[in-house]
Amino acid sequence: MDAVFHALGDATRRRMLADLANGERTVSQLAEPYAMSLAAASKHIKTLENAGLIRREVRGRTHLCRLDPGPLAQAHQWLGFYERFWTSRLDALERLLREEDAAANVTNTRDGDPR
Amino acid sequence: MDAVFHALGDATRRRMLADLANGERTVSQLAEPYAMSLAAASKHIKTLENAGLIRREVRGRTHLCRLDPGPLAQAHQWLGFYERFWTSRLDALERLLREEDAAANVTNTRDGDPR
DNA sequence: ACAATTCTCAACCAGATGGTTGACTATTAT
DNA sequence: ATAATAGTCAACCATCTGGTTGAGAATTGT
Repeated sequence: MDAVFHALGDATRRRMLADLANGERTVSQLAEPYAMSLAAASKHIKTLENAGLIRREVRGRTHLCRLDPGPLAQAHQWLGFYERFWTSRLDALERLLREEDAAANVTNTRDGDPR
Repeated sequence: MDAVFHALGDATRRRMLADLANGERTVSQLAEPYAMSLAAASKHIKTLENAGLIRREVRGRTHLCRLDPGPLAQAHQWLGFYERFWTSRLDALERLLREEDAAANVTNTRDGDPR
């Protein structure tokens, strides 16, 4: 999870993923849009690969990359936990109540502290 | 977006967010579970704040932190773009077709290259 | 056989990151 | 007034990050 979010925390790598959403790409194809050396782009690709976000198929001298959506799904699910904080008015009410609770607790004891 | 994903790419900060999902917390309360100095935890909190993930209300000498779900929603939405890659069988079929397309294109011209 | 293409690797560099400690400000309690 | 509490700030340090260049490996084209 660390590796996934870290990989996503770079615009270049996010654009590479977006590119891969349109189909397989070789390393050079992925690198082409960027004003950096091939070696630098290759490092980005390796970062994505280490995070499990892409898989690589070596075909002769070219490396074909494809998206692996698994970790993206995990990250999406992780963020989904917080969905209740931004969605409905009903949740806004719940949040309000919960926060009043929390405020009451904060002035006395921490949540979960033994009495 | 860079800042958001970067902030999420650290387990300590993710745990702090999870803590804040249960209600407001002061800086010391957020820092308490971790084996690091208060100053170090304070830096993490500032990182979260700079990413817009939390807001801070200074109340006397204590700083009360609350979750701001906005950026989380954005990140969730960004990931949602890739939902079709991991969800239904129907999408799996679409993906297959799209990838055959892509494969055909790759052997000839890049997507979007002028003819 | 030779040359060109694709890509990785290693060494190097500047700057960011995550941690420390010590000093400091501001508020609250005695 | 003094002391304790909550928190930041600045300096410092080791390590990671994102880029470079140069060399080399592996495959493909002539």
